[in-house]
Amino acid sequence: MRSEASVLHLDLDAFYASVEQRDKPSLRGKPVIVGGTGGRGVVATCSYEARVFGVRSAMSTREARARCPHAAFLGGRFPAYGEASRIVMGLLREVSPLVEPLSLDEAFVDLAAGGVTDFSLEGLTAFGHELRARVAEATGGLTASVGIGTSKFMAKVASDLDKPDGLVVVEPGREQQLLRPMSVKVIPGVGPATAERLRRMGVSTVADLQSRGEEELVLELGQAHGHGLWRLSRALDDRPVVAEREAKSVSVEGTYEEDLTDRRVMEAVLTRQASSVATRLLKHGLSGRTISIKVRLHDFTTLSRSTTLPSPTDSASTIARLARTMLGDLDPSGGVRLLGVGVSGLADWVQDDLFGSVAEAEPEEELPELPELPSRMRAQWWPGQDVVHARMGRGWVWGAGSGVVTVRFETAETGPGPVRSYKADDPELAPWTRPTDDEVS
DNA sequence: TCTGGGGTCCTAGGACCC
DNA sequence: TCTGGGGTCCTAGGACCC
Repeated sequence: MRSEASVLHLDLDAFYASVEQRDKPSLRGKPVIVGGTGGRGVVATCSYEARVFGVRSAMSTREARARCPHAAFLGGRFPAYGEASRIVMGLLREVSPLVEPLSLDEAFVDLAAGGVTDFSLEGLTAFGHELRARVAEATGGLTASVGIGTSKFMAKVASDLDKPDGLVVVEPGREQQLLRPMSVKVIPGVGPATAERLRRMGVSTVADLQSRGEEELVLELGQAHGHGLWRLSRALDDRPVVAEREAKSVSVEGTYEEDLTDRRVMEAVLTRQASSVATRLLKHGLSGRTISIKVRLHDFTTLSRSTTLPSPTDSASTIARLARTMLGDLDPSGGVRLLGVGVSGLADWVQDDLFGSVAEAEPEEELPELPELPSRMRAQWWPGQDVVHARMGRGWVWGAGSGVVTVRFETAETGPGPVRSYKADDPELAPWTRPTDDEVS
């Protein structure tokens, strides 16, 4: 908690639905519901006109149709949302370099790290109004709710107080007074399960929570959660605004209109999902050691299985093979409504100056010289993939890209090593050969 | 015919090592 | 021959967030 209200939270109102209304005037003033439109879809966002009928985010589309049959039901145009989001995040970065996006429509901004110097109530209020006006102008009329406070927690609570199209500044020292009468559900991390446990303890407001000792909360809710709630109930929040957070996992999942019962179909689904995960890993220059599958049965019980490899992969075929093998451990014969594939334990490997995770763990390790490598290795172009796998001795080299081949050298002895990029027509790559059939498995 | 998709973080238990 | 902790890694599941 800071002595000045220098953390800002901005939240675009009913974001997806507002973009639709902006782009299609006939939808303005009408209930608009964006989300899954199939039999098992849920509402992602709905316009305020739809909320009047009791439609809410995460409600099943079936129920939303029952409550508001005359609404426009839309599947969503994510490129348009992404573009609007980029514009807004760009505006925020003009305010301060420390911008932490939470999703397409939400971000924290550290005002103290930027150009703002007047943290008086009047100064911040004027600043907030101006920022909202800039957002509306730059996005063709999208409105945002803004909260400003002494911490992330307070800024977020504040932005929720006057939605939509609102601005609330919580002055330093007024946090307790504001929070005490509120439901414990305002605290991030208190969802339905925690709220119910707290209710059984006789805790429903923040003031109730403040009356409980830290030990009691830790005993009831676990170390991290209990300690965290004890602090947040007192508005104690030191979490910094963090601009660049690295991805920790990449996953793809899908819920099917009808339960899958044929194992061969499930394997085909996993294979396709593995490809899609691999494509995204490649696009972002990532690879990961842990491959997971997620299986949701007809009765909604959710199972997961994972396997950790000795070194990271971005290979669609490797991910797919492991995913199918893990499915073999499970009994999905009663029907499966959801299947998913994910990769975690990610390591960067595209930037020239980066080393792999194993090398990072043991920085002293001597790594082989790269320039002489190409003449000594053989490359494998995996069928249908813009990916190169090359083998050298007992080691492996990965590469990928369009027009550029990026290679990471690794041997069993040294682990992941340095990375180098070549143009696809670089003569250094000439010695590489296409794989023979027995090398592609 | 209730209940998406993409994530993050935490916990608990077991293996394994010192 | 029996009894330790501590630390790390891995797996499975669950809560939560937008």
